[in-house]
Amino acid sequence: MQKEQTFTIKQTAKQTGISEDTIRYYEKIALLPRADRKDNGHRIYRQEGIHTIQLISCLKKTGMPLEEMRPFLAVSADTDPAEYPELVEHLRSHRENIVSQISSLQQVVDFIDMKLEEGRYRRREGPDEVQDGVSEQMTGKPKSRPASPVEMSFFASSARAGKSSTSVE
Amino acid sequence: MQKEQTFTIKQTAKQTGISEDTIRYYEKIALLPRADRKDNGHRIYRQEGIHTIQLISCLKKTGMPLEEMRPFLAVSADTDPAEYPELVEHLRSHRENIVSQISSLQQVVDFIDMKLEEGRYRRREGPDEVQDGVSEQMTGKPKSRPASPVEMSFFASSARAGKSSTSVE
DNA sequence: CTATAACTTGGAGCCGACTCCAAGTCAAGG
DNA sequence: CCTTGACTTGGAGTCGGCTCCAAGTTATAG
Repeated sequence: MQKEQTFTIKQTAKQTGISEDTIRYYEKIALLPRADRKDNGHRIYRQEGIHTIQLISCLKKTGMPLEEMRPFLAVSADTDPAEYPELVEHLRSHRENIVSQISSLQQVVDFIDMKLEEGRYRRREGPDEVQDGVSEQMTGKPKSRPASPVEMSFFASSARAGKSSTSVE
Repeated sequence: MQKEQTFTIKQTAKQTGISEDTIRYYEKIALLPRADRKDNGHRIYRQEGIHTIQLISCLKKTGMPLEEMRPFLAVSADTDPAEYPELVEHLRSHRENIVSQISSLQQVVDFIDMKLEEGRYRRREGPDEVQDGVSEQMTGKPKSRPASPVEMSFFASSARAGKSSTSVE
């Protein structure tokens, strides 16, 4: 076997869906380690570097700001997280964020399903239970969601977060 | 019964978790309709307005840019979506986005779980059943996870999204 | 009567995350 | 030798989404 394949920045951009400019930018702000260069100064990437970029891309999708990614990247490939207790806390807390984000998203999906369902049978009043109509054609994902009174749960949820209601002073 | 309760912008901000400034900003860019004013010019909000703001807040959590929200807000409370076929398409396609976002997020959760699991045995002083504390109030979804080779699925996924691989020209 | 507080307005400023540009280097082709 | 193209660099510009500010209005309390 050979010396492990390498990629130009252009190929890397293509593979990761992150633009060349952006990759350079990430390197500039040291979110990515300085890539190795060829003799002519051109960057070269190998699989590991690509994985890192993909991790960034994935974390980005979770809405995480670049700055907050640094610790995650440190632990990226093969580090033992236990060596960085702070990091563990970080991971845990971001996990919570994500889980709650997922539920937020699920609410929106429910909301959309409700709306779509509504339109599907032409005019109909009241919150009738929605459910699968649409959801099966989607990703083979868990439909889970007990489809609660969507509209209510949807709108009620964040209200409580702000604490109070009586103390509207 | 009385004339339906109204709220000041401050109260509204508190309830929705969106700052007064931001609420005014949303009105400024016409993401929100111009709120009614009292005689002294102060904004007043009622339940429906608050719902709209909460919808924005929820959509924001899905990473949707404000501009893209406009159609959603149009259909917000009680419009029949069937009257706006374009909109239905929009809804459908955003639903796709969200579903795929959810799976992205789930991957990150898996990644984190994997990392945490790895470190779990080294060090233990924290509540290691932490996750449940939140998940019950969340989706109420069980761990469900198909527990695939996380690392692999994680890193392989987005590569596939870009289509690529063979066409690294 | 004055001060405090809760609002109003328009506009400026800020930050994160790119995105674009100019100027330069190097490698291969006609 | 000159051009083309893929890259390099540093730095400037852009855009979305706030966030802050100053100046002004009105309401209530001391």
